Amino acid sequence: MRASEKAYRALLDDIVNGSLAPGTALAEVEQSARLGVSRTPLREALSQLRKDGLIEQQRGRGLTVTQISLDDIVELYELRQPLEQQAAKLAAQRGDAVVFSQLAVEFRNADNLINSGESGIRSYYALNERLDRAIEDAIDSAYLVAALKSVHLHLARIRRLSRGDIGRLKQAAIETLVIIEAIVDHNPDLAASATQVHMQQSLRNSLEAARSLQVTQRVA
Amino acid sequence: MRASEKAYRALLDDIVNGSLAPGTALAEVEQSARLGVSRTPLREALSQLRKDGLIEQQRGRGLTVTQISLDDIVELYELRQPLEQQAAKLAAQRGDAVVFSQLAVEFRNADNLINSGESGIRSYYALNERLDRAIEDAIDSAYLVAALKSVHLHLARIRRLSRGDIGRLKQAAIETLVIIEAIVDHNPDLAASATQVHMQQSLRNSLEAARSLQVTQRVA
DNA sequence: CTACCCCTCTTTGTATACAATAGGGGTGCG
DNA sequence: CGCACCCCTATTGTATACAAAGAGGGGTAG
Repeated sequence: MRASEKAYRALLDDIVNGSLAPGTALAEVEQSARLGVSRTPLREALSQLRKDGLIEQQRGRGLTVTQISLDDIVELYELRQPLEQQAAKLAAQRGDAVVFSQLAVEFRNADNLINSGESGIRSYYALNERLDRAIEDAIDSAYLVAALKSVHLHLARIRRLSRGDIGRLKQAAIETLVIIEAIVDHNPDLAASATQVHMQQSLRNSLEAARSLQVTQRVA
Repeated sequence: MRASEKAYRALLDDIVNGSLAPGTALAEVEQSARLGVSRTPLREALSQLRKDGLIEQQRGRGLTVTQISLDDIVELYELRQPLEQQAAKLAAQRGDAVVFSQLAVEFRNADNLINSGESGIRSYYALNERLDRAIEDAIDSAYLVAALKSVHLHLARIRRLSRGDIGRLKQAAIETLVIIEAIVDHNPDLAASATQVHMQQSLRNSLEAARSLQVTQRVA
């Protein structure tokens, strides 16, 4: 693997999973030493991350990991909502019913998964990722897929905040199942509406989780 | 200005205005010589452009300027449509009526502008850009704005195809005016519907323009 | 005592040299 | 005669050396 790609993936991972906390300054020499690559590929990785909106030039302090404020979450959903809605709509028009039927079966079993501890929850997250993949596959629209991926990147950071909210996970699974069934039925309008519902609930939940975290610490 | 930024802007401009035609291979040494920067900042520029989707790694030929097929245009609008709709909706909710009233006045005069030759058409394009800026300003949502900017970048390339279609420009001005008036009236639903109409018409027109060009040459 | 300026040191930005890899062409063998 | 393999070359990827810009600290002057 190219050193620049290695550095990019490593930094991306560190930022998304939080080991590089928001506000952390990223000095080039320090990071290139840590990741075992020279400054040239590291700088390429940093420039990519800046385009992704995960780091930003902070006046005076060089590059820092971007903060996530409550406003940011709202703004992210102002983009996410129309994108997911469009994606669901197109998936309902073009998706393979067999593929989504299978996913529906798995989502009907989500409760059991969520109840079976840490590993089950990981499986549930993996299932969600497979759904996202299936939707991206179905819509077959490069620009939309790229935009969605970018949103999901930022979303992954936010999700850390509400980790472990079992009740919300179960509710989300039910909401998602409605969307999937609409896709199976090739019903774009229903898919869009169900997505809107899901987005509304997710946003509300994310905000609550972030707010309660903010009491004890910086929002993240 | 930093050399990397200079290179980025120069290449961006060359790609958007077509002097670097789709399919053109971009060798690093060649381009760095042409732009008067060393390979290091040039590579940074190239990596940005790749993230923008304007160039891509072509198996065997290195980096090349991306093609724009008819399918690409359709796919771009599958992203553009929901984004512009959301933007119009939010602008209608949050926009400053005074700002958009002024823009409405100018758009009511668009016909005259479009009729007054090349310079008038340039003014009309500039007016459209001011509208985009006003909308971005009004929605005040970083993620959505970033996504919109990316779409507009690709759109600028496509617009070259339909350059000079006076009739379409006039029709587009009328459609746009409806959107602006909805924003002034703080009517999000109407703004969204008017945007959908505008998108539909724009897509149809772009496809026609691209198709007719395709008869004589590669689509672009 | 405070405020401003200059110097230095750190950090980023750029150039160049070096390494590795992938393609094309030529030659040799089947 | 055709195919395949190997070598050479062109081009990309990486490291390092060098330049410039900026921030922090210390000193001096008001």
